This record gives sequence, structure tokens and C-alpha cells, in this order.
Amino acid sequence: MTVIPALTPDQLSLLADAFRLLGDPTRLRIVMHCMDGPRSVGAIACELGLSQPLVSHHLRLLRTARLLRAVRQARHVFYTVSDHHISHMIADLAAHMAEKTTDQDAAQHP
Amino acid sequence: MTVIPALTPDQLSLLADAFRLLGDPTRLRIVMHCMDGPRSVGAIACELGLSQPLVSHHLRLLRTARLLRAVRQARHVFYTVSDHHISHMIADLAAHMAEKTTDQDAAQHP
DNA sequence: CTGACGTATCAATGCATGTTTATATGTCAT
DNA sequence: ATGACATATAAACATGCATTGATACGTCAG
Repeated sequence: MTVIPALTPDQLSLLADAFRLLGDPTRLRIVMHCMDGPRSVGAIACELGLSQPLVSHHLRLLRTARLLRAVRQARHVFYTVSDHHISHMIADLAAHMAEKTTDQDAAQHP
Repeated sequence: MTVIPALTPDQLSLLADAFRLLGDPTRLRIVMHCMDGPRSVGAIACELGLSQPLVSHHLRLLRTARLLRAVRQARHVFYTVSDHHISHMIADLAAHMAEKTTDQDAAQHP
């Protein structure tokens, strides 16, 4: 029973957008990969086995939503998780999933 | 730079699913509404101005993903957030959004 | 300036999913 | 059992979006 600070419709929309962006496995992998330190677009594409345009597209979405931050360095653009809240939240939930892999079929109807 | 406990593909998928479910504004409203205490399907539909089948459909998804927990009581089925991690995570990010509503257009390209 | 490299954009496609309408299942009173 | 209420399911429709392939933009070396 946690108290929520009564969001405006705009804030709710932003919050949902953040969750929605993290809801795609490809994007989630990208974000989590950027949590280990700054990564260039090409490095992400290579290390995760994704096409470069796809990575760039997702990075644009994540950057626009301020989940990732871009820094240009010579010809490369390095991406980092922009906010500690984001990293912590993902890490917490990831840990929670990692320990609680009882994984019994979750389809019990009341 | 937060460390992630190296998820398996299954765990990654589950994590992304959780985020994806929270990524829909309607579902997010439902979940946040259930954080104030147990709510029946009809109450949720009425108080959030949604159709009953739509609420039931979303509740099914949230229940299957173990984000919400259902308890039958007479003719009513009450839904609650099943895990403290979930509530805390949403509350934290909601607070983070609520304070950081500078809301300048986030489209600065490097 | 020209070429090579890294990144970003664009158009097209195919699949996933949120919503509605109608109907079924289940539970309690009389 | 019958009727009323609460919830769940099904089919149909519409929309959104992830992915690909081709191409354009920007940056540095020679």
C-alpha cells in the first residue's frame, strides 16, 4: 500500500512512455548494456547482434524520452543511462526477477 | 553505473513483459489505483471511467504476469498489487516524474 | 576535395495489441 | 430453480510499432 503523488495526465503519460520503452526486449537489452558504461552505437549493434539502423532507431526513442544520454566523441556517439533512478529501478526489478524464478505457470484463476 | 545480475533470456523476457504491461496508460492507471488498497473490477471500471470488459481484460494480463493478485469475496473479485517491489518501483519513478516536470522538449540531437 | 567510417533518417512491411460489442460463466438472494 | 448482479471470455476492428533495406548526413584522414 504505497502512496502515489497524484500525477497529472501528462505525467502519467510520460511515466507510461518510460515503461513502454523499457517493455521492448531489444530496447531493454540496449539500456541494460549501457548501464555497464558508455557504449557507441556500433558497439551496441555488434555486441548485441542487432542491425545498426535498428539500434539507432531505438536509441533515438530512448534519448528523446531522456532515458539515455548521448555524447559525441570524434566520429562515435556514446550512450549512457541518463538517470540513476532508471538504473536503480531496472537493477532492482532485475534482481527481483533473478531470485524469484520459481516460474510456475502464472495462470491461476480465482 | 549499476551492476546487473546477468539475466537469462527467459528472465529478460519476463522483465520486459512487466515493463510492457506498465507501459499502457490504462493499465498503469489500473495498477496505481490498486496500490491504494484492494479494488473490485466494477469499482475500477467505474472510478476510472472504463468499460467493464476492458478492465477485466487488462486485469487478466496483469494477473497472469503476477503484477496483480486477485481475491474473490462473495460476488466481487478484489485486485491488489502482488509485490512490494512493484509498488515501490512505480512510486519511485512516479515521484521522479512528478518532481522533474521541467518538460522542456527532449529533442536535442548531439 | 575526396574517400572512408560512423551514425541518423526514410519508406515499406508485417505482426502485435488496445478497444468495442456481444455473450458466456459464475455467485448469491428469493 | 430463477432472476439479478459481478466478472470473464470471444470475435472483430483498428491502430501502433518493431524490423528491414536503402540512403542521406556528418566527421575525420590523406
